[in-house]
Amino acid sequence: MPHAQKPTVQHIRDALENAIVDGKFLPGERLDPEALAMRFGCSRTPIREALQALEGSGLVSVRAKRGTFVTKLGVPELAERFEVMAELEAMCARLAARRASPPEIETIRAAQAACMRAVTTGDSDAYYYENTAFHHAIYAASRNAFLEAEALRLQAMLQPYRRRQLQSRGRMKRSLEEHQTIVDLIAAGEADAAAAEMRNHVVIQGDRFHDLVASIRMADA
Amino acid sequence: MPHAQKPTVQHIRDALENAIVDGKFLPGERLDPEALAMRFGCSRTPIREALQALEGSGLVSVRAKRGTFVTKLGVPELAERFEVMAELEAMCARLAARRASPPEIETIRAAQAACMRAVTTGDSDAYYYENTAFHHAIYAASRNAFLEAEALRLQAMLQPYRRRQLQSRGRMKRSLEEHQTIVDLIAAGEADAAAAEMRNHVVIQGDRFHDLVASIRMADA
DNA sequence: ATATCACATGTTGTATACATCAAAACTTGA
DNA sequence: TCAAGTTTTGATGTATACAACATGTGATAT
Repeated sequence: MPHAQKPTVQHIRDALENAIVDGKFLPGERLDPEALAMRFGCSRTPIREALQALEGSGLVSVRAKRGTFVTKLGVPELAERFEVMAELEAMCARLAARRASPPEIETIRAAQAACMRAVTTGDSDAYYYENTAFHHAIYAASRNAFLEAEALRLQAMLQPYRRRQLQSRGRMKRSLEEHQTIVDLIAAGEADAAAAEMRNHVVIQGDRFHDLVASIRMADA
Repeated sequence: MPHAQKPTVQHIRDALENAIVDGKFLPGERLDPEALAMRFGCSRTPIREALQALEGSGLVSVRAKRGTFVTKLGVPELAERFEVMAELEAMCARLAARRASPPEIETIRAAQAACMRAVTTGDSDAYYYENTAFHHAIYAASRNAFLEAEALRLQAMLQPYRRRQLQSRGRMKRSLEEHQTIVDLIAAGEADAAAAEMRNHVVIQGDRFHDLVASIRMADA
């Protein structure tokens, strides 16, 4: 990931986004433009532009004359974003139920099968990866490219906080069952039910909310 | 609007956004960085950064080595965005019905009253302005700042296409009635009904869709 | 001892010069 | 006359130098 042959702004942006989403930079951490310029073998200018693009998608916050930092969301900000995310994903599921082509449904089922394998082997990293693939497949099946892009953007924004959340075996198994219900409803064309199920799957409430708050308090220390 | 005392990037961004949304630059039109630098009394650098920020919010498209242009959306892209917009606004209405404080409801009612005055005087420009104020008031009443920001962003993106759409007296009156229904449902706390009504108010379908397509075809000429 | 002010420092924001590349214009050959 | 290759042109993308400003540090006065 350090530096490719021609590190264009787009490449830098993607590399930094992946690094942040994958947790290689932690929320609140400062991103030093000069160090990054060194790493990517270019000047500060493309780095600066990449960072500003990331600010636009909400992943970093540029504080004037003070530095750019990985966005660190507090509990209220996170709650707001999860609320919107639940609605966007519900919309994806609703549209997918109405519009998904057989190959798209097959892709979703394949992702679900991969999740299942990860659960049986107990590989939580693999589950994490396949889980996002599952959701992305549903975004795509909505056949609304703009909606898909918005969902991807918001998902990237929330990913750093979801990462360590709920590595408990119980949650993985529960999540898998919810996935199955969602797939079946989409395949059956039950748009409203699929949307409702997805909303419940994504929204953070009850114990999961308190788990999230606890993990944030821990990260702050 | 030309140039203020200290044209910081944020100011330039806002000025350009307003100019685009207000139709002073038409979709597809090229934005010349040097000319803008002259107008704002600065170098190309801040202009460039402002344009990139606008690209992030979808208002302009930067085509590498070819220039930056006001985003010109085709019919399919517009349909996708209106579909998402309808859902976001429906969500705003739902949350507003559940959470709006009395002063917030009063603000919405005031905006609606202003719309009504515009209809009686037949001032379609004023109606246009007050109509956006009405919608913005509902975004704010959702008490979800992130949702509000997303709705504002998408609304700015669609504004250039809504502008000349439906200046017919019939549509204005119909729109006003729908507004009234929405306000009443929000005030009554009827969350689901308010959401459904708002979705229908925003979504483009039937004759309105064909009107939109026609206006785009006309603008292309 | 403490609070305030001035200054030093390091960072980002802006200007400008240069490199790079896409499209158009021109030349040359058939 | 037309087509293909080449050159030219004009724009954007990048590098670097400089300016502006927020923060931290130290001195001084109370």
